[in-house]
Amino acid sequence: MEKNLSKEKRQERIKEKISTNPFLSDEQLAKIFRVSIQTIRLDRLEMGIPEMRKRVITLARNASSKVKALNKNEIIGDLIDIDLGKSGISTMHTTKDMAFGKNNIVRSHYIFSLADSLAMAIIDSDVVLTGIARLRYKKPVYSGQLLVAKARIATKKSNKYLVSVHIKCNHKEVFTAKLIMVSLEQKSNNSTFNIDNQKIKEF
Amino acid sequence: MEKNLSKEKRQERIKEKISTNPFLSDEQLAKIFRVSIQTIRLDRLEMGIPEMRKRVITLARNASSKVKALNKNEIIGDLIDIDLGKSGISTMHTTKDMAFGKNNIVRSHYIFSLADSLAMAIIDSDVVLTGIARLRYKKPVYSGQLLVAKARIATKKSNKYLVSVHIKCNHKEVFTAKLIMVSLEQKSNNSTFNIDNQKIKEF
DNA sequence: GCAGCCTTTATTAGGTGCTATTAAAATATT
DNA sequence: AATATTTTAATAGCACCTAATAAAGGCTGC
Repeated sequence: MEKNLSKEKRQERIKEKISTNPFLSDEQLAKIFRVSIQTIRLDRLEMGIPEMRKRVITLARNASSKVKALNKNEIIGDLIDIDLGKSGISTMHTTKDMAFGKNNIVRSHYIFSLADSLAMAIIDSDVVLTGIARLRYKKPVYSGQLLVAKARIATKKSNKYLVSVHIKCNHKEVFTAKLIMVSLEQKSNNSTFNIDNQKIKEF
Repeated sequence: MEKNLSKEKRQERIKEKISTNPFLSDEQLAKIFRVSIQTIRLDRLEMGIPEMRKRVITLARNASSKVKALNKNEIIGDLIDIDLGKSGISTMHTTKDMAFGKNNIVRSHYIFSLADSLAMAIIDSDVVLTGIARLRYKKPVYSGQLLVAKARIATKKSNKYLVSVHIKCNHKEVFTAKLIMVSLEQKSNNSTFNIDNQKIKEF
């Protein structure tokens, strides 16, 4: 595949190869670069790259902890302040993997998630679902920026809450939403669950 | 740790142990269950559980492909049919990790994502952003169910599209939305980007 | 030319975590 | 007691490595 590279260049390419495919064994790398296994091992040693099996283990560990974190976090973003039943503030650091590759604009559903789960969090009830939502994306958010979401319960009627959420980025409003959240306490039963086609007032 | 279990119970427990911690080697398992390594290996053989190193490799592979898929897939769900500039259909298999642990109800933002990215997909433009959205969650969706989303461009005014999306589950409508999508073609420039506070008609 | 250097390759011993096979104990069942 | 099941042991071999030692090859400067 690749051959007659200087030591320096080879080590560079090995680094690249391994980062794109961490499952490559020394033997495979040796074939790719047309050098002996020992050379590859010397290179790894010099660069401090661990053996394939250890690389795979760290990969798997990181990955499984990531998945767990995603599942554990019933709330998206970090709850900063909460006044249960009234209002709350949460933040989210936007990252590259939340955005479109080509323009780094954060995908809308991440912003919605932040608003939606904050709205859920401030309601003092075990089971809360989103009923109706009106979202307004005002400005594009670029990955890397910090979002600050503020939510407030505007009105409450029986088991329905109208929550308004404002999300800011650098002190500029980038998103607002009004959400009707429905709390499903012990009283309500699932078979007859049905959200009224009620209109949102004052929107 | 655990001892004097019947073969059947031990195998059950081994399965559990491995699923919670796939990094356990046969030696470690042997110590935990106070049996010989050979017994553990026989158990794995009978249950068809691969060796630790192979488990770790599949873990790492799945994990890295998951991350890549999430990043690569600009669209959430599977596009089934598309009539660019007019309409489209996509589906999504809901899984446990999309739902709340306690009641298996799929979180609202996954449903929104399906609708939003389908709306984005049917618009014949490179850069499309969500402007305003009205969402109506009609029935809770439980993990494991298949969602079918249909979207249609209702009206188009210059670079703004009104898209209606209907999501069904078992032929019952569980979600509807109207989205105003904004296409940012070469003409528009980012520094002056600003979505009008325009109202959605016929909602 | 060749001594001194870096680079590359080879060799050997050892380690981990396994598979696969054969066989012998230990325990349970009839 | 005879038979069957379960458990353990022992052995050979494999993939993929570390660690250490040594030798071969190439380049540089004197």
